[in-house]
Amino acid sequence: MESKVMSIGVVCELTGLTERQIRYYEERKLIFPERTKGGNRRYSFEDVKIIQEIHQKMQEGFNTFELKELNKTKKQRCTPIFR
Amino acid sequence: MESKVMSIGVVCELTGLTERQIRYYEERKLIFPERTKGGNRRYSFEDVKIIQEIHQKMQEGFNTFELKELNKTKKQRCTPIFR
DNA sequence: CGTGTAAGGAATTCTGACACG
DNA sequence: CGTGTAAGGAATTCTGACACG
Repeated sequence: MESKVMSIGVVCELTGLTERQIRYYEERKLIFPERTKGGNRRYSFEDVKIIQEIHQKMQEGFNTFELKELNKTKKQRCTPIFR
Repeated sequence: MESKVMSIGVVCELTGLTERQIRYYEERKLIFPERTKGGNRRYSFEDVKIIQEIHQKMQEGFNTFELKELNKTKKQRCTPIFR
């Protein structure tokens, strides 16, 4: 399920993180929730998974900038094959 | 996914129904959303599916009482084998 | 850098009731 | 019976800022 259906409160429950942490990951461009017409965030289960991975990596010592770099190289690993 | 994560607003979007209709199905004991500590309803994707089936049946002429009966017989069809 | 918090406001949801039919 | 609606309140979420370090 990739549909963005969860409010931030539900994501907090599922991940055990605070709203502050989850919004910060978004500020650092690590996650991209949708918005309702009123401006409320909506997350998917995929987002929840990513958030947990981010938190895991940060506990291992990575900072948000490094995690963004990791995402880039992850994407690159998939494309060079065709070059 | 059976986890109850969606607010009623999201369910409205997914089903095209109104909050009034969805709450009424609950009043008639056809769906059973969870509640947050604050009292807000939380629905699962399974609930959404059931809601759509209910609406479908009602457009075919069934009323909520009959739909409740249908659910009973549906459950009964699965158990008599062991009697 | 990553997170906590108090502040004020806005979006969302809740219940019980009246209405129509 | 099934649904619309206005009413008032409560829960939820939002942003921008200050703080610590």
